[in-house]
Amino acid sequence: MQNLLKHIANYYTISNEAQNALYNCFERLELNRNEYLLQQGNICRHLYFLEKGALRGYYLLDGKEVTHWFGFENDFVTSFHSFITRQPAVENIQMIEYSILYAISKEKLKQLFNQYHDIERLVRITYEKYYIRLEERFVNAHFKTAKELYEDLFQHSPHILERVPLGYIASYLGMSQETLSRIRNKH
Amino acid sequence: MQNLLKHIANYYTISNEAQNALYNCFERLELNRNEYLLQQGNICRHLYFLEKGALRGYYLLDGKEVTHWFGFENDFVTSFHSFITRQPAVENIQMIEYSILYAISKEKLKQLFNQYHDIERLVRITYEKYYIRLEERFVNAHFKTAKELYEDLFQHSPHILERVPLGYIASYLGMSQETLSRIRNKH
DNA sequence: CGCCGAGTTGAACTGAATCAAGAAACGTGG
DNA sequence: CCACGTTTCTTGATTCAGTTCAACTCGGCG
Repeated sequence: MQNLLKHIANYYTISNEAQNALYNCFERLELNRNEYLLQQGNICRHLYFLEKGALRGYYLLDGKEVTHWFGFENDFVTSFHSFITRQPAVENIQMIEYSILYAISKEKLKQLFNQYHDIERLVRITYEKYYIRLEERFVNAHFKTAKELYEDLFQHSPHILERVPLGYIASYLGMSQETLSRIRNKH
Repeated sequence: MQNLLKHIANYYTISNEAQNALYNCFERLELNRNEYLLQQGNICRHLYFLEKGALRGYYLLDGKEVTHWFGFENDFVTSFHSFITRQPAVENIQMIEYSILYAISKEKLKQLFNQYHDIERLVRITYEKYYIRLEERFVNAHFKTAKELYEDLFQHSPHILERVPLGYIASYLGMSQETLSRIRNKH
């Protein structure tokens, strides 16, 4: 939990009271490899902070699992669409490794927004960071070749390649597992 | 300008003082077809509200223009990455039609955030909407065929097809103009 | 009129998907 | 510590959606 406070202190300073309030509203939970944080059809009512471990978001397309994002240490994760709209999620969130998470419900978060302008600002700034990330990924996915995407990942996030099965990475990059395997074993 | 206030009232109600403050901080501007709101290399220091007209964001890739988003009536537009990070923009924002816009500088917006928790919340909620939009586009672009992408656009945003040159739409959908032309004229 | 930009059509090419087998690696129970 | 089944990864052959290049049509406008 100290990690959460330390992490956010990296980009925005909130008051001590706000920190305490945050501290008291998050609940710790642990999940093992392959367990689910969320299964499709359910409404995602929490925002999570991933302190340790790794997980993925995936959905089913023509019976196949399509992994479209990963979460690692110090990531905030949720099924964003479901969390915001309160609609049933179309995706599943599953642990890739044993993980330690901290959860806050949407209701509690709302209360915090009302009590602490600070915290709403923090979230606003966090959204900006995540939006930029997604935008970058979008542009890359659109206009780079399979090989370039792999090499970018290799450069910027080599840890992903070590911790995550190849098939998950392939669909994250938008290519088949066979293609990724070929690219990896010498161009 | 009434449009801006009316538009935001659709999804969040802010106080009268906050409305007035907004009203006083936005500046009207008009631009003709093909004029630029932003050219690459410059820092985008404003957030814009598009009251009337149409525009596009594009960047140059191997000497070719790649249109990656459009703005229409009631859209907030900016070069998001540049606006947030204060780095020079890699993209250009150009009018597709004569347009009426309202602009607010980043500094003024910050002041408003400090004065009115309301307005920061409004922006937080707006971010949520835009994030969901982008996420949807991302998933679609990744996993739909050219034909499906065209048909989705035809269903959900037929106005785009009427107001925007085919070449812009093609690169927005991530395909060549020839492919889009073929799809449109019945496979 | 003739030019110009926008859109269309055709033919050849290509990056990546799919289908199909195998080879490694992994984990669990005996 | 080995044997066995399962999961993960690799490799090969074939197919296909979409790109590229190039030529052509059409409508508007000076």
